[in-house]
Amino acid sequence: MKLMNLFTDIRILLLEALEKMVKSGDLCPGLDFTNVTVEPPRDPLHGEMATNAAMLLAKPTGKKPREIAEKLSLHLSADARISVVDVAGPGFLNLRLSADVWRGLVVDILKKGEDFGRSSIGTGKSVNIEYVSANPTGPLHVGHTRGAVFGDALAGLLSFVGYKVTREYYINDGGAQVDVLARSVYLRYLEAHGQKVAFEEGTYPGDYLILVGQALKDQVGASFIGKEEDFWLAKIRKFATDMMMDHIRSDLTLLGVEMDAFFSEKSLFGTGRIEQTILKLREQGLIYEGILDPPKGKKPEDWEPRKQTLFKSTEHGDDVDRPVMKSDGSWTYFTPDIAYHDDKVKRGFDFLIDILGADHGGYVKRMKAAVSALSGGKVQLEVKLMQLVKLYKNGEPFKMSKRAGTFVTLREMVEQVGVDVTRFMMLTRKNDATLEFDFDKVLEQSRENPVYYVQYAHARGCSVLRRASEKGIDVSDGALSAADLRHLNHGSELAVVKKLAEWPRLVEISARTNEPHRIAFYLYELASELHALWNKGNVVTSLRFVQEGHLGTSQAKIALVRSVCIVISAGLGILGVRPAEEMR
RNA sequence: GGCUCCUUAGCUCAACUGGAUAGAGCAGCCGACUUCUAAUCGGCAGGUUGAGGGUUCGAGUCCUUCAGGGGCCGCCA
Repeated sequence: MKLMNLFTDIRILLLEALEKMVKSGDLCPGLDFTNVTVEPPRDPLHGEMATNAAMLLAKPTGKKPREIAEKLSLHLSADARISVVDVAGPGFLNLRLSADVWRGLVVDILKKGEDFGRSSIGTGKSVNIEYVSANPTGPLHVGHTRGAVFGDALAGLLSFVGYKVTREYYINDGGAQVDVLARSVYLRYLEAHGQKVAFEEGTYPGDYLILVGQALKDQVGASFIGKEEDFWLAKIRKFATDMMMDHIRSDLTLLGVEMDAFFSEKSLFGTGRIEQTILKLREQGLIYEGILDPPKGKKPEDWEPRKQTLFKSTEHGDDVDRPVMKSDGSWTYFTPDIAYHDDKVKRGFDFLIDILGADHGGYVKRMKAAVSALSGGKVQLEVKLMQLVKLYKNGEPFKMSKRAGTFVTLREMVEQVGVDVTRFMMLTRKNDATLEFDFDKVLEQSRENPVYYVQYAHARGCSVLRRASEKGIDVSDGALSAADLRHLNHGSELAVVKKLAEWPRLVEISARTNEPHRIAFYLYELASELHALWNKGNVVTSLRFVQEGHLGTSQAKIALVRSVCIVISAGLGILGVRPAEEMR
């Protein structure tokens, strides 16, 4: 028996039972079973698994739900894995499994190790996840950090379920903002030569450019002083973006993020690739010269009808058509990005994911339209928008401003609170909700801090293994999986097993919805189960994991603890957080 | 004005894409360390899921109207 995801196993059993009922005439043929679910009931008193089958099939068959449920229960209870079936409420079928099935799960975990819970929903498919993609004009700050952690965790998650994942960073080095960067660096360069400079509107005043100005001075000496912009702009642009990207790369390394690819916007220019992409769209009749309507409700004073080159994105689900070329003949920001996504499509990915800041919300439909047009509807683009991170220090909101140079960088954050805390905390909210990050609370090593809570559960588990080993008990996974697990018979112990059983299911749900935060929440719950059992052992000595003089019992209980450690470790691994062996 | 996301306990948030009596943590109150690490646990209290309407056997979840908030809105990226 393939014991991997108990819930899908039982669902298969259920579907077989339903087919039998169709054969015997209890159900009419041609029914749609896709929405039949097998899931853990919210209230454990109801049972261990519940199915909605009877209620779902009542209408199409014209039968009463309870009638279907009764018949169905006869088929189900014939299976050795099912110990109790009862019909409840409006027609729920509540199942209890034999304790041996649950115990078998522990053996399964010990045998598979951290591969337990892997799924094949992504096998044979490739996905490109584009994240961070911060402009190379400054260091990464907390907002980027959230996107970086989210993207990386999602990459870990999708790769855990079988996808071939490419982690990619799009460098916006082709637009006007890198010119601004270059001019700002020029000012810092003059400053490094002892000149007094003023940072006007349209330049970056941040301190982080002082070093760049210095470095430039070291490289070119005084040769740029007094020269026209034409002379130095392109050179400084390259110099500065290279240096910024080096900085960004090392910030990402600090956070434990390793990209598979960096794609430069600038590399698209002068190669004809943008033109080719536009031509491709033009051949589909999606490029035309036209005049857009003014946006309604927006002050129309400075609005004048203007003829421009437009992409007919409305053909692919957008609200209005979008300009691809400026009046000076250069491309809009959107256009190289279309070409970039065309490149991704050409590279053959089955599925594209972009992780963007919430301020790019208005950009989603047009990009989806572009990908739809470029791939003939074959490649799906999923855009995940990251909401803001609200920082708190000493209980007070901490305002960040890039202009004023008062922003908390990724580096500062990681150096202050550590990689594990940073990464885990960034995943304690779903992506489209704002996240509060309190520097003080996060540094408290208490229950306020879910990272330590989960790591502590793992450390406690390791502690048990160490202790048992000291007492001469073989705690290798091989030995533990051979233990007689019938010693696990207390409800509190089985509660832990049942939580472990949810893992494969949860992984699939998280992957399907692209929501890695679910992993973090699950790990918290699993840790909670272990902590609860642990504390019960303080009172009920028979629940302690190491039972003096009872090798078999000890091994069975330790097998359970070890299973929890394996799943926590696997889960934290997906999120890029280290499990702790010990915490003191 | 349009598009989009959000609104759940005093606070911060979950809720397994439509399931049964909406759950955690913090804050508050009561309790558990001669015990495998108390960075832990148990208990009490806390709710008209922003408001109304609709679909459904069944709605925090889907549709719709409204209120409040964030973001975006023709050559900024």
